[in-house]
Amino acid sequence: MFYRIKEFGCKPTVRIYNHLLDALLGESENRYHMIDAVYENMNGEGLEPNVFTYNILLKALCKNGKLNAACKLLVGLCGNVAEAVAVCDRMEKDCFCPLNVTAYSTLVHGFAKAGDLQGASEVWNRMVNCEVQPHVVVYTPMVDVLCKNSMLDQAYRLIDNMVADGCPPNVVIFITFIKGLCHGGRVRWAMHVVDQMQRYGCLPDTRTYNELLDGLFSVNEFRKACELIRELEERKVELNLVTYNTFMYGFSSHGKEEWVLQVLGRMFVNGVKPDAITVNVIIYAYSKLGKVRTAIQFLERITAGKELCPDIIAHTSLLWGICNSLGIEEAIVYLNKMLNKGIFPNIATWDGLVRGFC
DNA sequence: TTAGGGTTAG
Repeated sequence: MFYRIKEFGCKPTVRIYNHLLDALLGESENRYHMIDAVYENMNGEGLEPNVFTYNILLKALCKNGKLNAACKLLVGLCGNVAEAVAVCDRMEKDCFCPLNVTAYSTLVHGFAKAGDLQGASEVWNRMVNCEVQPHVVVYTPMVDVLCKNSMLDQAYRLIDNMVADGCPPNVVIFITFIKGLCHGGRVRWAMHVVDQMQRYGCLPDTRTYNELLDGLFSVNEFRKACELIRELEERKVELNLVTYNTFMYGFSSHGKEEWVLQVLGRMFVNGVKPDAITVNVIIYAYSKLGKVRTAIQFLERITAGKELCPDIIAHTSLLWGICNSLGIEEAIVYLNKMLNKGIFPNIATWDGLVRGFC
């Protein structure tokens, strides 16, 4: 590509190199060896990496779980033992850009995702000591990691202090907190927060209610979940694909499979198209109801439409249903059909089949 | 839109 740019008499810029780095690092396959070539090319052009280059690398390190390398980059203590660290070395030599709030938020997010409160706190403290002003994007992963470590009161206090710190909370940070509360079994508190967040000027949206709905089902509060849906419909709050999937999964996982099909009907009436998760929940519900023939027909219809491609989860549920309703011989026949179509079983599929034998 | 945060399934 760079040769083509030069053919037109143009010189690649740092911005173009950054785009290339971001693209290489965004791929699932490890492309660190190519990054070296990109760097050499940059140097050959007399271009210096900038703060964007630095943060693109940090993002990739965090995304790949190379938090130690990312931290070494942060404190300027790169070694040379791993490929990531080698890249850090290069960065340390070439780029003396001070870290900005984006870099810190990337790191805090990396630690939060791993549930590492100590790592996230160290980065946070470093940021504060370096007099970098945090904003809501850095606060959000801190709330997340506090919740993951069952420090719900501290998470709430952090949000509450944001206003005094001149950084008002937004809907995203409340969604993060509500999710943390629900995962911690504190669904009543989560409901209270949904009411309370409006005092901070944040209006609960569909994503907020989806989290709450998921939480209500997780503590078997079916009635409250139904009341919530009814209330949202009355208030004309948009119910999206995730809302319906959450609702259907909530019913199917608590033995109320007939209700799943009613919700599916409402979903179609409201013009919301199903996705792979919807298909899985429906197949699971039909299988649990013993309506295996209907499940097979449903799956065939979906496959014929070519809009959706049922995955191994849907097929595993169906196999499990066939085992229970039609017997293991029929399940083996279906398994062979799957294999012929190039759909290969995983450990959960075999687990279901083995149980069918017992 | 050159870099940073949030949702559902066996």
